[in-house]
Amino acid sequence: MSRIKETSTNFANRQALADNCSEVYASNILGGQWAIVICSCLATGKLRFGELKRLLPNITERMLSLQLRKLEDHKIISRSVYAEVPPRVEYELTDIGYELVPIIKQLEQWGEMHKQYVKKNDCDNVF
Amino acid sequence: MSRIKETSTNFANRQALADNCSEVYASNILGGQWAIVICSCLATGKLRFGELKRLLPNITERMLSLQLRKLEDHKIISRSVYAEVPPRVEYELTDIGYELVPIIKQLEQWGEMHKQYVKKNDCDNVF
DNA sequence: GGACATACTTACATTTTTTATAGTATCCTA
DNA sequence: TAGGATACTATAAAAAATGTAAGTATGTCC
Repeated sequence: MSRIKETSTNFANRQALADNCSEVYASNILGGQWAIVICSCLATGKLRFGELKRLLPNITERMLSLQLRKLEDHKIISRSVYAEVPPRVEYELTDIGYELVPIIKQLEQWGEMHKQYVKKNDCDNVF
Repeated sequence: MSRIKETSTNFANRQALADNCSEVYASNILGGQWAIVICSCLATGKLRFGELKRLLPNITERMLSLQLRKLEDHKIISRSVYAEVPPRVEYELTDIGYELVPIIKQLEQWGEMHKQYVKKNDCDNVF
């Protein structure tokens, strides 16, 4: 995470691809270990930071924080802070974020199919 | 690429997530800079190594090779070698690979929408 | 014999992502 | 005064992904 180096070839390649392939643009946004699961969790409604953390047991607070910020920057989720003590912060999918839900569902179905497929065809690699 | 370290926390996290979230499982397979574009290119039919390379101008041979191998390992594409000189190798989506095409199309549409959305809402980050 | 074409592979370097560990601020309760 | 709850942030290190540059094999053409 942190910040991508704008002089790297990697940056240039992504930029170029994302510009003329919207599917790559999308996958740049949804890529990364946790973005998709977070959206999945939020598909059923708003959640607090701590609730998300509990749903994603292995995530570090740093990662959760980074991913949430990234998704927020991309306007996929919104963040509402309530001035209470202890603080309460709620995350929720935006309109465009909700548009993602059916796609994620399809990806999930494809994943299931694929698991069956490779099981039948004797493949052992997972990643 | 190369090989993921099976003792790392990262490995454990992916494994755990992929096991009970098929959408994450899918995104592990399709993640990476080039996997989705390659599938996009192959959506219209089989292509040779060199043809793919020309379609993806900035890709290095190493990356193309790695990604193709990965997709092949996951049974998303098939590889046919013809015993000619110079050699001819053709890549083609498998059945389950073709199932991906509509999903990629939707991702593309979502990407377009998202681009409009952030343009309207004055967001400047791209990644 | 030497250059050309194709489809790679290998060793190494750099960049990007993810994890580990510890700390911050605030108010409430015991 | 200490400890808990919440939502983070800072810094460093490990791991993974990507890029650079060069090399391999084989037969055909000149």
